[in-house]
Amino acid sequence: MARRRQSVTIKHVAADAGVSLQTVSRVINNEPNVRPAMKERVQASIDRLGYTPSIAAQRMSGSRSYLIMALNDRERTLADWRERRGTDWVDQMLLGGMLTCAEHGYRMIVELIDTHSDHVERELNAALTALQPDGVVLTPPHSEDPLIVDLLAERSIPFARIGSIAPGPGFALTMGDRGHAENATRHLIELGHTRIGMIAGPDAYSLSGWRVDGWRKALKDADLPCEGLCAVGDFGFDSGLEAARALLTQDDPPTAIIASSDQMALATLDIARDLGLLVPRDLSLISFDNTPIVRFTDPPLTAVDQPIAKTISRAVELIIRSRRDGAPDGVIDIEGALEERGSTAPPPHLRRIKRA
Amino acid sequence: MARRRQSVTIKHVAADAGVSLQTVSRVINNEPNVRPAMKERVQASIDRLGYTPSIAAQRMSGSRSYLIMALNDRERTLADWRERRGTDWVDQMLLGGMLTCAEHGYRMIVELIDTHSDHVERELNAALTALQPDGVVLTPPHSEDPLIVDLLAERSIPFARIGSIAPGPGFALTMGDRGHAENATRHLIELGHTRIGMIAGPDAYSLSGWRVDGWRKALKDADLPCEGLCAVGDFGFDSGLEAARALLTQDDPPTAIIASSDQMALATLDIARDLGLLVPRDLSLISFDNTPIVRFTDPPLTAVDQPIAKTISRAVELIIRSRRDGAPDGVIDIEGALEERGSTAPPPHLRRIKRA
DNA sequence: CAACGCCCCGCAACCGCTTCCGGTTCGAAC
DNA sequence: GTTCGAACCGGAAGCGGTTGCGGGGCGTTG
Repeated sequence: MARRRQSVTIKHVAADAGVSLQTVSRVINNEPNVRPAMKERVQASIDRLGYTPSIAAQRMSGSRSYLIMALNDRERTLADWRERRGTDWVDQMLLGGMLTCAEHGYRMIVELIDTHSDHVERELNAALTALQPDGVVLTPPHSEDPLIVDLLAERSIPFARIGSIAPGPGFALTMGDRGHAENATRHLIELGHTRIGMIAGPDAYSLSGWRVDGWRKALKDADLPCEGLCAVGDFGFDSGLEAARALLTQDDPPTAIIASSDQMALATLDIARDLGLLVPRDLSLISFDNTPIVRFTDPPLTAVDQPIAKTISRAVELIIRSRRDGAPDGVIDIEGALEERGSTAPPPHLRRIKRA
Repeated sequence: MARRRQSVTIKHVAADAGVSLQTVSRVINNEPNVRPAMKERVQASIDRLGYTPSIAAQRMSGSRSYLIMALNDRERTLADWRERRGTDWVDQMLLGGMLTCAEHGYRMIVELIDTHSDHVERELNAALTALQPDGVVLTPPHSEDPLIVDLLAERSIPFARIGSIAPGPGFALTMGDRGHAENATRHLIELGHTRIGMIAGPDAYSLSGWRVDGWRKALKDADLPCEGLCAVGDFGFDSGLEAARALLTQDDPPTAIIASSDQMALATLDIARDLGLLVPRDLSLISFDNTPIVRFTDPPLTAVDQPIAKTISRAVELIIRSRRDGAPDGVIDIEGALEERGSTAPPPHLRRIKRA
C-alpha cells in the first residue's frame, strides 16, 4: 500500500498477483480466456496498487491511443477569443466531447488548425502522427474541406463531419439547420409577420445555405416574399451590423429578422436601437446558437438552440463504437429547439389594428 | 514524395538521410555534436518526408510526454455547463494554455476531477499515470487542496497553483485580487459613494478573502464603514440573488456593490430591477471576471478583468521552462484591469445635490 | 486407456524513440 | 609522423504495454 513516486506498471501488478504480464493485459482489456478466479485475483492487485495503464505504452504496442482529436479553426477561434466574444464552439465541443470520452476511457484533445493555408496538410499530418488519435471530430468549415477529409480517409482514421451532409468517408452529423430555420420562420409567420428578413452565414459553410433554404421554403409555403430580404454576413458581430443596416434601411424593411448567429443578432439589436426601433415592438428577432449571452440581453433573445455538445458527444460515441460496429449509414441529425424569449412579438401593423 | 497511409517514423528518415536513428534523434532534439552539414541533410529528409515524432514513443523512451494537464473541478464545470451559464474558466484556460503549449511543441489536455470526494487521490493518480504529463496547472479550488498539491510534489511533477499564495511546492500565481478589489472600491469612493457593499465568494477560495481584504482596506483608508455590508455567495447566480437581496433590503442599503463574480453581478442586476432600483442611477455595480456576457447586459457592467488566459499561459511557460531554469521564487502576480462600462455612476444623493 | 482438442497461461518479439556507451574520425600539438 | 582529445556517429538496451504462438492441463471421445 506504500505510495511510490514512480508509477506502478503492469510488471508490478503481475508480480503482485503472481502471474505473467500478458495475463494482466488480458484482464485490463477484458479479453476472453481468463478464468474468473484468475481475473478476480488480478483485478484485486490492480485495485490495491492503484494501477492505470500508460496510454503512451498502449499506443506504442497496440493500435489504440485512447485519444480523440477535435479540430478547430485557428483563426476564428483566436479572433473570438481575442475580442472576448466567447468561444462557445470550443467550449461546448470540449465539454461534450470530454465527458463522453471519459465514459469510455478515452480523452479528448483540442487542436487548432489554420483553415485557409497551404500548409494545412502538413499541420494536420503533424498532429496526426504526433498524437496518433483513434478518431477525429471535424467541425465546420473543416468538415467540408476535401483536403482534410481525404487525408483522414486515406489514413483510415475514423472521423465525424459535423455540419456536412455530403456523402463520403466518415460519419456526417448535422444539427437540423434546415428544419430549424423553417420552424423559426413559421413561428414568425404565425405571429403575423409578412416581411421576414434573413441574415445568412457565409457561403463557405453549407449550413448557411440550408438555413436560407428553410427560411425560403416557409415563406414560399405561406406565399410571402423573400426577394431583397436576405443579407449575408460571416457570423461575426461587425458583419452583422452591416447586414442589419442593409435590411432595415431599405424602403419596405422587414418587421422580423432571423440571424444565423448570436453575434449577428446582437449586432442587429444595436442597429435597431440606432434606428429607433424597439425590439420586439417594432422588430422581432430570432438568432441561431443560443449561447449564454442571449439570455442577458435586453430583451433576451428568442434563439434556436444549437446542440453542439450533444452533437459532439454523439460523434465521439460513433467514433469509439465504429471499431466494433462499423460506420453508421446516412446522415445523423441532432435536433435542437427554438427557445422563446422576449425578442419576438406580433408585428407593429397588427398591433395598431388591435389597438384601433 | 509518395504519401503513405502509415506514418513515417524515425527509421524512414534515417534511411532516407543515410544515417542512424540516433543522429536523427539528435537533430530533432537540437542536441549538440552534430555537424552542420549533417544536421542540414537530416533536416532536409525530415522536411521532405514530413516527419513528426510520435509523442507516445517519445514519452516511452525519454522523460518527456510533451503534455501539460489542466485540472478543473468537475462539479462546478458541469453545473456551469448544464445551466448554460458559460464556462469561461475552462474556455480561457484551454485557449491560453493551448496556444502557449503549441508555441513550445507541447499540448494541453483538460481533465475534470471531483473536488470533494474521497477518491480524488485515486482519480488524480490514474490521470497522472495514464497521461504522464510533464506538468500540471491547478486552478482554484484544486490549487489549495493539500492532498493534490502533495501528491504532485511527491511525484515531482512541476505544477502551477493559480490563485494561491501559500508557500510550498509548485509555482504560485495570482491575479491581483486584493489590489483590484481595492482599486474598484476606491473608484466607487471617488464617485462619491459612502456605503459600498461587497458580495464575496466562498471561504473555500482564498481569493475570496483577498478581495474582501482589498475592499475593507479601501474603505478603512477613507474612513467608511464596512459593517453589515458584506454578503457571501458561492460565485453562482442563485447565491447572488440571495446575497444581493440581503444587502439591498436592509435599512440603510449600499449605493454601490462589488460582486465577486459576473454571475452574482447579474443576479444583483435582477434584484435591483425587482426593487425598482435603476442601475447605475440608484445603484452602482462592479463585477469580477469580465466574461463576454457583461458587455451585453443593460447596462453593460463595469468589471474587473480577470486575465485567466494570460495567467494560464504564464503558468504553462513556467512549467516548460522549469526543466531548464528551475522554479521561480515568490508569487507571480498577473495584473488585470478595471474595465469601465455603464454600471457605475455617482450615488443618488450627490446627483440630487447637483440638480438642486 | 490412449488420443484428441480446447481453454488457459506464459515466452518472445516488437511498437518508435531516447539514452548509455563504445568506436571512429579529424585537427592540432609535439 | 605519431599521439591525444574532442567532436561526431552508431550499436544495443530498454521504456510499458500488446500480439503471435507454443505448451501444459483437463475433459471428451473411440
